[in-house]
Amino acid sequence: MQAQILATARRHLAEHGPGELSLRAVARELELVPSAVYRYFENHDALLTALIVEAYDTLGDEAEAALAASSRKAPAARWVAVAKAIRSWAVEHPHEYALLYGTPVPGYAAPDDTVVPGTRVSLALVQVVADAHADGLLGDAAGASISASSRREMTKLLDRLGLELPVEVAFHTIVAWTQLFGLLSFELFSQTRGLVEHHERFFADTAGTMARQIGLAD
Amino acid sequence: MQAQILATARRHLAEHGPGELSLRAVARELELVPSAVYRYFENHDALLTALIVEAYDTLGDEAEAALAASSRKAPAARWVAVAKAIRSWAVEHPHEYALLYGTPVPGYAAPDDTVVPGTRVSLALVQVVADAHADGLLGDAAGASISASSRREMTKLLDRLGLELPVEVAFHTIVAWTQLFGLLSFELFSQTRGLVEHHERFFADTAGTMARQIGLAD
DNA sequence: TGTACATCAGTGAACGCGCGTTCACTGATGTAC
DNA sequence: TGTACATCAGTGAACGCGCGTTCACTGATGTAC
Repeated sequence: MQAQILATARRHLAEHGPGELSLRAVARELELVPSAVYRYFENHDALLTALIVEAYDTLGDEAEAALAASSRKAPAARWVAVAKAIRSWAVEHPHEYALLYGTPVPGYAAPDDTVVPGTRVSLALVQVVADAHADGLLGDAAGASISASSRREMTKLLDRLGLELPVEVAFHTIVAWTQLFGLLSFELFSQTRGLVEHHERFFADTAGTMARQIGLAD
Repeated sequence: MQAQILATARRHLAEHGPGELSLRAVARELELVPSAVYRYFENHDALLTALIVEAYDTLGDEAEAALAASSRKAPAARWVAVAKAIRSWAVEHPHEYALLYGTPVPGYAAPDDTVVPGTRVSLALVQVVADAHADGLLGDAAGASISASSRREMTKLLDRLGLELPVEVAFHTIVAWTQLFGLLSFELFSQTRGLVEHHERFFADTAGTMARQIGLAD
């Protein structure tokens, strides 16, 4: 039943949007009385949190699957493959994407439970770089003027992840990561209307370009 | 009075968030009866549109001011200057930023009136590149593998803007543009928590790096 | 095998709330003769 | 200079709506003796 509520909520989210998700509407669709939902979810926020975690997880699954499936490809191609998997999921689940990466739902503060699932997708991208490094397939990253402050942050981050990558690589990886989601958000939120038509192609092109700048071999 | 409503709505937006903007709440704050607002705005959407246009315009003003103020600087520094102006505005007006670049407000379709003001900020960035080109301060853009499809789109876009820039430059400019707003959204929507602390520095570093990739001279 | 009891999924009614929008209206201000 | 009239900003009441959450409850199912 909890699963059924979640599924309905997910469908509801897909049709309307986050912040529009109504506990009552979900109950209605299941032919339940609104209060019945409270047996399964403490309140509205808990339902939202469950949806967020679920969305992060399915996105994480897709990214990790692409990572695994491309293990024999060249690093640059892997990066693009994972990026494409992320985009596919986003395009198929635009409202869930918005829930994760769009404007935070007003009045809702994401609890800590969402942090770990949220990092999976990023870690899949990082893994491409780490694998390339381990396989000796990581060339020089493109030039960058990185301030001492950012250098320190990159170093700390690499330490935390237990990776031994050049700071420049870490920097370009984050740049590529923000570019990837930036373009995706622009596409999904219609900021590129009139600019880009063939988003899939364009997205792949930019992902490939960013891979090159990280230093990933073709 | 119309200006007063707008100002109150803007403040309301700043305190709460888009999609939370209530016509009644605005009226209440002005000690007006809700229906009085209808003398000045046809309905809720019209108020929202006015706010969006206003936000685009103030952001556009900031970007253009930075563009003008940096006219004697090197192209790369100008790019960073305009980028910083965009970020400053966004950090100072996070909810207005969200209104423009976040999840579209459900049920609201931005009318055509918002398109032109919306392009001003992007055109300011493009102008940096165009000026550099005119002044012979545009070097080679970084390498990129651009599909025929994207090439065509870039060519069409350059035509439309009346610019004669290499396709690679146009491509990298869009990449830089998406990276810039991607990082900004990540910062404002707290996706970089734990990753980046000194956002201003990091932002400037990435903007500088992207400028270099476009081919803007230091 | 049969009865008493506990568990627990779901009910039904109500709470108080805020929302956008409509409509006929009041009453002050300004204009025309 | 004074009166009649038009304009128009803002009122007040009401419409129908959906929302999250609470609480005491019913009634079927399963368990223990």
